[in-house]
Amino acid sequence: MGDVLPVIHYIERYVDLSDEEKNHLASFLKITKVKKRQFIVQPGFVCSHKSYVVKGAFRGYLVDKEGREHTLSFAIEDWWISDYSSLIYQEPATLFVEALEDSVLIQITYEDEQKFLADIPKLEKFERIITQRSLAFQQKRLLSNFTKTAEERYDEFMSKYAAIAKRVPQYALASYLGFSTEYLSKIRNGKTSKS
Amino acid sequence: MGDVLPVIHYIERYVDLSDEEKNHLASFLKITKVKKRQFIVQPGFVCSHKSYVVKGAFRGYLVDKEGREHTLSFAIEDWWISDYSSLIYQEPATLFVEALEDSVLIQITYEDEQKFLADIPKLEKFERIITQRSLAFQQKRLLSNFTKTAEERYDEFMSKYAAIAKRVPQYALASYLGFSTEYLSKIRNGKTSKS
DNA sequence: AAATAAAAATGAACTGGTTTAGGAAATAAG
DNA sequence: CTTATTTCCTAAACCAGTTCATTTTTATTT
Repeated sequence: MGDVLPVIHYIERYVDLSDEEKNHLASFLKITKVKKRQFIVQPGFVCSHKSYVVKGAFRGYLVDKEGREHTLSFAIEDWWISDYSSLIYQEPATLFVEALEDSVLIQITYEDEQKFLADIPKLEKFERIITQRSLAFQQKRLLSNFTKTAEERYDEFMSKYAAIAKRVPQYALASYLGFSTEYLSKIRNGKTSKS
Repeated sequence: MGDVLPVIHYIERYVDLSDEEKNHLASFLKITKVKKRQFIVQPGFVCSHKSYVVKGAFRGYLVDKEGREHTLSFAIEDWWISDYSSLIYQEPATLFVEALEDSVLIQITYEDEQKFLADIPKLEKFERIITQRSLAFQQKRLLSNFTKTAEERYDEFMSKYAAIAKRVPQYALASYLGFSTEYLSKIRNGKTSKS
């Protein structure tokens, strides 16, 4: 059980668990190791797990019909990642989720999560709260895309998530912020009209 | 109690409720009538309610520092609306939520919702599920903004939400889709480069 | 350490969508 | 039914960010 403790601790930030509940929960959790450039989710396949990052970095992205990549999310230590739509509706994924470094995950399958939500109802509260926070985050991101220029979005990201920016390739960051990698290059080297 | 039944029925799509639970729940719900152009949420004030639309139409939007409006959501009959961030964190709102028509709402306060979530734990499941769906929806919208042109987003919206498009002013629709009202005018009248 | 592949930089030409400024239609109000 | 207000349309100039094509730098593999 020792190796799945990070997830138990994560959940305990939101709800209290008895020792019995913790053990029950731990029995559903599995450690997985993945190598850099390995995919844990791929378009066409139903996303079967939710993954907590113990060590490493990931990126979830879509490839559009013109072949362009658009990054929906990053995850480093202590974050969760999956193709959320595919997971909750149990339908084929549209995203790739790829390891950007050799990584270690703690995973739980969709079916097991449904089981323990039924067995331990207070975990519903945990799920509700973290989903609400993700939603609030996504709304801010959407508004930021509407209201801010490319450069402002870049500055905002750097000030909030410098730790992530350092670890991900530049083309991945550009595609997260919603502009081309060439333009990110210009921003970084001050070749844009103003400033 | 009759007048708050729509919300009870809405919740029953997701979880079963005993008569006692329904009555308990109903005691927290209040009917509110608002006139066209009236605000139910305003920046600077904490959003105290979650609102279910019985009749009418609403729009939630942000005004940026240049004075431009950006619509985050619409709501017509059988939808919910609020400033979600403000509600869950109980911090000052950043959005306006405005009635686009004379409308009727069923509202519940943040405190009362916390109470009944504690009293009736299975409502946590209801909250969890609808929040998950909102999140999946928002992710699709974000990706749609990244991957599609203004015209494609317009066509997509029209085919999915023609009912809403008919009821909201054009500037509100443009600001939801993320482009200027002049450009929407061009799209509608086929004055854009292709097509 | 050499060879190869992947990522980042650069610059010129271009384009999807904005801005500005106006006029025409439609809604709402007296 | 008349006036005021809000909403919608048009058109030309403009710009933030893209595209394309090539080079340099940095990782990865042998």
